[in-house]
Amino acid sequence: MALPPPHGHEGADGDGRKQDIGDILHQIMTITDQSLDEAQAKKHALNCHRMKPALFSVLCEIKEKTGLSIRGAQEEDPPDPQLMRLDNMLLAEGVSGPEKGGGSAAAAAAAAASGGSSDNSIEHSDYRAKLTQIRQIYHTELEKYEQACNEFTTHVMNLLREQSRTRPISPKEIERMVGIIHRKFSSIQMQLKQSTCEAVMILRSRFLDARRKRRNFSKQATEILNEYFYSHLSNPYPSEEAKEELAKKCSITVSQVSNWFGNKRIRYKKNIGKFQEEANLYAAKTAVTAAHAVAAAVQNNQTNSPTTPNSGSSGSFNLPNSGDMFMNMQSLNGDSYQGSQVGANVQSQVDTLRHVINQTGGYNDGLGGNSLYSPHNLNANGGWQDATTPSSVTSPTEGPGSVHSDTSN
DNA sequence: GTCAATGATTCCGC
DNA sequence: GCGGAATCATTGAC
Repeated sequence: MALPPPHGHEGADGDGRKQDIGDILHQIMTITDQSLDEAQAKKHALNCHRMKPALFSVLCEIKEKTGLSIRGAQEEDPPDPQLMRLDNMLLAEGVSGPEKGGGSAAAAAAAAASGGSSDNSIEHSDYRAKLTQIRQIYHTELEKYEQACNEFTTHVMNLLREQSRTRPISPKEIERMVGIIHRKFSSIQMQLKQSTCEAVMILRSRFLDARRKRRNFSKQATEILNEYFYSHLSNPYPSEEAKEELAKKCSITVSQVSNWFGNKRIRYKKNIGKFQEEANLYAAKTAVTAAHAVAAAVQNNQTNSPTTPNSGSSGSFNLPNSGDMFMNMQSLNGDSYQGSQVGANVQSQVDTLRHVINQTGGYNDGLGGNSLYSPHNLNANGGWQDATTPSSVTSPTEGPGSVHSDTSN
């Protein structure tokens, strides 16, 4: 072992120094074999030994050299790409970083993807609540880890400082040890981040799956859609505006309306007989509504001016018995529909309505197969009648004579 | 658990 | 892009 000349002892006798170092080393080697009291006394004696600083320095240097060769490659690790990904994800999801509404952005994005229906608000708040929970857990755990890391580091540093009095531990080594501890704790942190990311992913997938789940429309929504369908049976293709209005009324999206009509058309066509009862039901309902509306219109007509055309709601399907309703009712009466006569005598229409209502009498009064809606709306080839057929004439509420093109596809 | 109903998705033709 | 048709997947009644 090539020992450099100890500081402050240059020029001292070489044999004497060797003897001193030999003594110290011997004492260090035998110190563990002695009793605690003896060891303490020896430790004290060693600390006070005049050669101690020199030997300590040398041993530190040797240790440093051997340590560097082993650990050198491990120092200054580049930032872990996986950790960076996790950090970025947590930041994007609003888990880490500043509080930004508990992932409201993610929820909003999901809402947009789902068509922007407001009925998702419950799910959104649920999602936000769960994300906030994850965020809280993450931060609590992170704090715990940091606190534990600091406590452990302090403890180890104190321990090393204490030990540095008796064994060669340089400040650099203490620093390195602190680095090791931090790395260990950051690997634990990475696990925490990974788990948090997984939790967020599961939450997201569940949220998205929930949106994909089929939910039956409300009874009211189905009623509205059915009313429209059966009152436009000759051409059940709602225009974009009508779809939007239906969507609004039913609290569903336009695409859901489209889906519903697509399914309905197919299923109706496939099994008209099965839907006959339903058709009659809605026919009766709409007929009653129409009767009320027309009666009101007549009253209005009489009180105002006998020549004033009845102008009801404009283009709205609020009163569903438009178009087909009249066509069917009139065909039931044996009357042929004349578009030019629409604006004729309102009272006669009321009479017709009353007649039909009486005739159907709740659509189950022994008329047997009689139906307000008959399959004749379908073409021989299975297609629906052209939208330009008289069936698309507007409802009485739109005012006699006005022509309403339901949906011309 | 079964089954019909029903909303959603996918494929295809126009 | 829209609609028809087939199909999937879920719901709700039994």
